[in-house]
Amino acid sequence: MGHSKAEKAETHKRIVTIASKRFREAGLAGAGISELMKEAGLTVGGFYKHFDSRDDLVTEAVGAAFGGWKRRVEGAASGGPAVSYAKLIDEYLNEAHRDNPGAGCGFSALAAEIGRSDKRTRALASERLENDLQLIAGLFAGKNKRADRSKAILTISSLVGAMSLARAVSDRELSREILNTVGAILKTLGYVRGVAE
Amino acid sequence: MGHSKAEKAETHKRIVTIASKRFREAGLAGAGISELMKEAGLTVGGFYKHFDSRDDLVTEAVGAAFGGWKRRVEGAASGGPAVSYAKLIDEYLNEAHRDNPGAGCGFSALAAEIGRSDKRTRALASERLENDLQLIAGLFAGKNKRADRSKAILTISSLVGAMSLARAVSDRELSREILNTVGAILKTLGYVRGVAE
DNA sequence: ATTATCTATAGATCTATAGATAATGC
DNA sequence: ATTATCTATAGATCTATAGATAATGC
Repeated sequence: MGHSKAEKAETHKRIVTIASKRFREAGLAGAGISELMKEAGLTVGGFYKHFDSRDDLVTEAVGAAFGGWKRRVEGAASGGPAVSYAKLIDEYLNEAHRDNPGAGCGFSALAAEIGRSDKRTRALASERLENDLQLIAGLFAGKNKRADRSKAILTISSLVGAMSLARAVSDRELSREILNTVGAILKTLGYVRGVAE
Repeated sequence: MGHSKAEKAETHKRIVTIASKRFREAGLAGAGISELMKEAGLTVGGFYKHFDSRDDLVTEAVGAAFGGWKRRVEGAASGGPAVSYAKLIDEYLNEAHRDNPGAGCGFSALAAEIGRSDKRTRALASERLENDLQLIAGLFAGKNKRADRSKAILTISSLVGAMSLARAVSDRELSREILNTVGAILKTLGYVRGVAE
């Protein structure tokens, strides 16, 4: 059977990772406990040794859903300015990301549902968003810190909105147009005077 | 009991209106048939004389969820340019809208879930979004039609993203900051040269 | 001895249907 | 005669718990 302390921690993490992926794909209500446990190679009965309730898993899984993009934003922040910003936009606004929400940004897949979740989950979203904002603001490295923060807020808002809409529409051409147009405009933000200044 | 043809049509519309509100508040999976029928003053058994399946109601309700903002965008479009654009932004990005998703924009409340819905529902979203884009592009009334359309795409994307994020975070100050900042930047879009041109 | 996992199941809820009832409309 | 609505319920599914089993770890 195998259930040492180390193995339990690994199992716990595996359940969270799978839930995080499935929730982004199917929504926070779209995957049941038995489905998730099955995908983790387990059965439903073991679930409650890992989590007090399903909501506890949701909170942890939402946190994990922010993980991938957290790493990418931090990666962009540790490179040079402007170029890293443009690269970040390109890495976000593309069809591969659109068609693979399970590995994508937690905000574009789950923002509305997080808004309906409990305080803990929304606090996680607050913390993650604030962190991303500061990292992205740093990418502009302009003289006007307030303008940089404003641009970061517009950036994340339009990235999340564009991705949500690109996924919502059935028209493939319109979907591509949204991704490309928002990407192109955002990239000018670092250079155009007068915006948010 | 009362069930003339006219009354049936009214009942049908009442169910859709209620579902449209409840779905925006609780998500497409967040309200069951019996709850919705009860709120309409009916019982669960009558549901299937109005809809072939729950999915049929979802499609109609999503269509109705676009109705309120459709009217508002059309209203702005029939007024003058620029001023109407700024007014539209203000009517969208405020705390009253944030705190009342049931009466608000269908995209900010449901975009991610529409992305997981059937083709019919996503076709509705396509049609509605394309229509909104054309109306908003018309508000700019610039010489460059392509730039106007680009600005319209950025506008809707950032409106939807900002509202979704403002609802997701628990930090009230951050939530307000998102609404105000995106609103302020968008309003400059009509005047700043170089953006999307 | 403790506990991570299993099988089995209780209890709640949800969609959809069956059959009865009471109104409309030819 | 038709049908919009009602009550009742079948069948599926979902969260959570109970009790058995087999491994870890003192």
